[in-house]
Amino acid sequence: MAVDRDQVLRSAAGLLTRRATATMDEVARAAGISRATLHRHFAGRDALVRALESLGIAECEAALDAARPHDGPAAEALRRLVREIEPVAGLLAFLYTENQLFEGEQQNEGWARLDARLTALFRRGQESGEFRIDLTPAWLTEALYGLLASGAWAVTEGRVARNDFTHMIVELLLGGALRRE
Amino acid sequence: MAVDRDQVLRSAAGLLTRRATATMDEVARAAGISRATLHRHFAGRDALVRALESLGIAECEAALDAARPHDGPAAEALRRLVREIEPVAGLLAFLYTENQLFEGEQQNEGWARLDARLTALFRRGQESGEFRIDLTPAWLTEALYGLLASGAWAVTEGRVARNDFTHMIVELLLGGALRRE
DNA sequence: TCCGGATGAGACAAGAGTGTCTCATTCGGG
DNA sequence: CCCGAATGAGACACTCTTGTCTCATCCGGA
Repeated sequence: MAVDRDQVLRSAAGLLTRRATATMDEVARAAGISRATLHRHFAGRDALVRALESLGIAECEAALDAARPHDGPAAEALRRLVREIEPVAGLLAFLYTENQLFEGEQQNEGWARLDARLTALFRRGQESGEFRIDLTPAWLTEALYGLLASGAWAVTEGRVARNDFTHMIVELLLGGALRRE
Repeated sequence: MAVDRDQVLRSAAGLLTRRATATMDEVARAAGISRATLHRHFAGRDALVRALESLGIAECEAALDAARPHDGPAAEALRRLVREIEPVAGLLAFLYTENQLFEGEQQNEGWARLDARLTALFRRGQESGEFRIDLTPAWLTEALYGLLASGAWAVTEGRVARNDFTHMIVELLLGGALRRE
């Protein structure tokens, strides 16, 4: 009857995405297991969050792979990326705020890898002349994270339709609010 | 020797902006007072956060007033707004994530007021033909919050220069990443 | 059927924060 | 100088959560 660790992890991701302060007990109940069993899979809350971090990073990297960031116009690659990353946005939002707590402690090097790949995508767009150069790749990366988190929350709170998620984020990030002539 | 409550509040804002999980004891020390005195001013942590919420809302509204959101082009008004709101961005970022915790409980109606005013600004921009209409005012408002929070964190972590804060946010929000022809 | 691993339920201690209280001290105004 | 209000320091109980442990039960495979 061995509990599927990955399934527990995804259940935890779903709950913590909605309520970042959920208890280990609540996480366990959400997964349909007991707190004892949860502890048998994850040494503690910290380990659970770390596992979620690894999961989130892995899924983001998978999304990045699927988006083929080196193919075609950078804008199209970004569009594909956001579409691919949408299912992870909630988890990403959770980790994004949770990361504020990991002050200085050992950061998962996956974030650096992810940052580097995203930054590279934006830089490619700049070098190809698609993107403007007065917004640094680092800021565009940061802004992407922020917009993904905002978008995820806006969707869960009903302020934005789930179907519009990708469009809203990509259009704002690429084109901004100003109307084109 | 009556402690200046407002000064304590601002000190707490500064600390909690950096470390959202700071204890009441740390908040007190940061303000240069004892925990007992802190408790004499704010009934508890919850009351403190509520007070910070009110402070943040008040400062945002003051920034909104100072930005004269009804004057001139909406884009210029938005530019003025971000410039005015910059000093509050850190506090706003703290409250933005803290708000995730106030699930369903009584929300400070100030947020609704603020949302309404921001939404109105974006709507005005749409109606004047400045802003595109496929991005809803609600989403633009949400995105503004998100970018302000991202910007504040990016600055505190040194990924973006403080002087670029306003430019990065406004330019991205208005013009997007795509290079204009 | 029997056995062993996995699970659930619950008890338990420990730690962190919090809220409250007391008491001595200090500061400032009258 | 004196008094009262404000403060600081610390003790204390309480709550919440966590991490650990035990024991009974359950389930599937041999």
